[in-house]
Amino acid sequence: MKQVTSAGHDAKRESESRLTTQVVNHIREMIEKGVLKPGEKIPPEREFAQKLKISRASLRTGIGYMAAMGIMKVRHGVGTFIAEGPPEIGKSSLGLLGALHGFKSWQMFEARLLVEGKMAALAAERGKEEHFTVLAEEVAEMYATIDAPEEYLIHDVRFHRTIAEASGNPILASLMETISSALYDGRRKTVGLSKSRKDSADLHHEIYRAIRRRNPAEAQKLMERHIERARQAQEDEERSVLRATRRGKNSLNGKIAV
Amino acid sequence: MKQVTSAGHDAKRESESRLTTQVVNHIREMIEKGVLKPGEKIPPEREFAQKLKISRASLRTGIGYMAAMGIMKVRHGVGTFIAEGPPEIGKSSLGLLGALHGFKSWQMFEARLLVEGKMAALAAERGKEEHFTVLAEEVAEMYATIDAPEEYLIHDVRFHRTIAEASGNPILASLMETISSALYDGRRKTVGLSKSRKDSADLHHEIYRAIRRRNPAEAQKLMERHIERARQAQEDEERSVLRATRRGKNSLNGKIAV
DNA sequence: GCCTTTATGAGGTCAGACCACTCGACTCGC
DNA sequence: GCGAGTCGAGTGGTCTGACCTCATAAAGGC
Repeated sequence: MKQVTSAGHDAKRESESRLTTQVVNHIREMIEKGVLKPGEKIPPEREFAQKLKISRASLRTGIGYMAAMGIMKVRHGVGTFIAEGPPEIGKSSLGLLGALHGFKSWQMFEARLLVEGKMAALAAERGKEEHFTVLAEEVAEMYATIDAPEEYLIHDVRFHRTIAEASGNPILASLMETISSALYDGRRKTVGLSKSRKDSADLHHEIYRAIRRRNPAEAQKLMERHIERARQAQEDEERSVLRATRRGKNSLNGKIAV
Repeated sequence: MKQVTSAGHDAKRESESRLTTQVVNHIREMIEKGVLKPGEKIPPEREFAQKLKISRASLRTGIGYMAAMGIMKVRHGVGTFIAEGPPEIGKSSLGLLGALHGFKSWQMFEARLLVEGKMAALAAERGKEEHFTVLAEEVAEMYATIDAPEEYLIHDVRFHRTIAEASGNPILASLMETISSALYDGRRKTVGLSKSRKDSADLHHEIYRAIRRRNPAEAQKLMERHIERARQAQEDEERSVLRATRRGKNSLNGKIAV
């Protein structure tokens, strides 16, 4: 009988202490039962803790856990909410994980190339009219804001997100979110030259047309080319930043490290 | 002027309260500076909190945060450690996210097909002798344990992990970990028939040979076929479980959900 | 009417006590 | 001598209840 050890098979015995798990499961159930929907607010901590018969501290542990996973958003002085918008998987974690395991920039681009390329192809296959409409609009906006880096960036992101949505696979979409947010970790807007934005807009335009014509192979190829260029742009920038830093200028206060 | 809203661009104003961030950054720095390496133990909470000049509660919030992201492992009565082994990105989160956004099983398989297919190709290109050796051993073990589902599973997983390592892209590897762990969320060993294991072992063998011959296209094709079969197997199983449940048997105490 | 002040309610932090788990050292009986 | 049971130190887990900060809406002053 080899002493069953109960506790089941083998792996994962870790898991967070029971109470944390309890909180997570409770909220998970509320979500699955439709009691809580994305964007909604959960009860105030003091109240909720009392209802669950646990201390506020434990409740907070559980909430913190889910916040870390991107399931919930906590806003000081306002309340705690179920996340809405495009799902993000590890997001903030990829950066840390990267520091731990030494992820290289080219590896991130390789992953992004794979995922976004495939999504472009899927979007060409499954995209609906409404998606095409949005894509067209964003392309137009990109051309219109070629001299306004910040705004251009917004439409750029929106373009990619729309493709993600059109691909019909939210999992790939969230993988993309994770990778790209880790890639240019907030800052580092890569403002760049207006000429490069012109090229970029042209390429987005072509991608749009390939998707519009429902040509998956072409869409994928163009998307891959686009990302490949983004990679080179970033590499160039890193090199020049490195040079600047070496020269002792370092106007960025060492914020370069991700 | 449409009301600038100050607060900078748009996204992320959330972010965890300053102290949590402080803890995370502090540990991140320790990792980046090499003070902490995977598998190592961090100081006891009481002591560490004092060193950081914050309360133990706040420290715990930060640790919980990193534990949720899979960066750290906490073991009650033992200590807190930096995670080691294959990096896992969202892992536990994918399940929750799925419940929130209604991820479908086929979507997970689509993602896995993409990632693992590519990794097989990369492994064929970049794999080293040592990886091939391990792969061969695992295939042999699989044939040897065809009648021992649990053990078979171990070697199956190890085979895929080795390919992931051979692909030379740890990011893709962690994406794979995330997806597949969400896919058959722990239990649901899909014990299945021994015949299906024989087929599976054969397919793994072929994949191995394609990689060994450094034939990326072939490796990718075979891997995709393998995953496609796994998908069908799981669908079949789900159908039968569903039937069983409907019949009122439900010997699993409702553990099917998730 | 508009700006400032105040009140309220939410999350954030703190301190200190006590509980639960792990593991190694110690003791005891054989 | 050696295994089994016991005990204790170390470490994470939880609780309590007070106080701080932030965001927002209501009340007041100009």
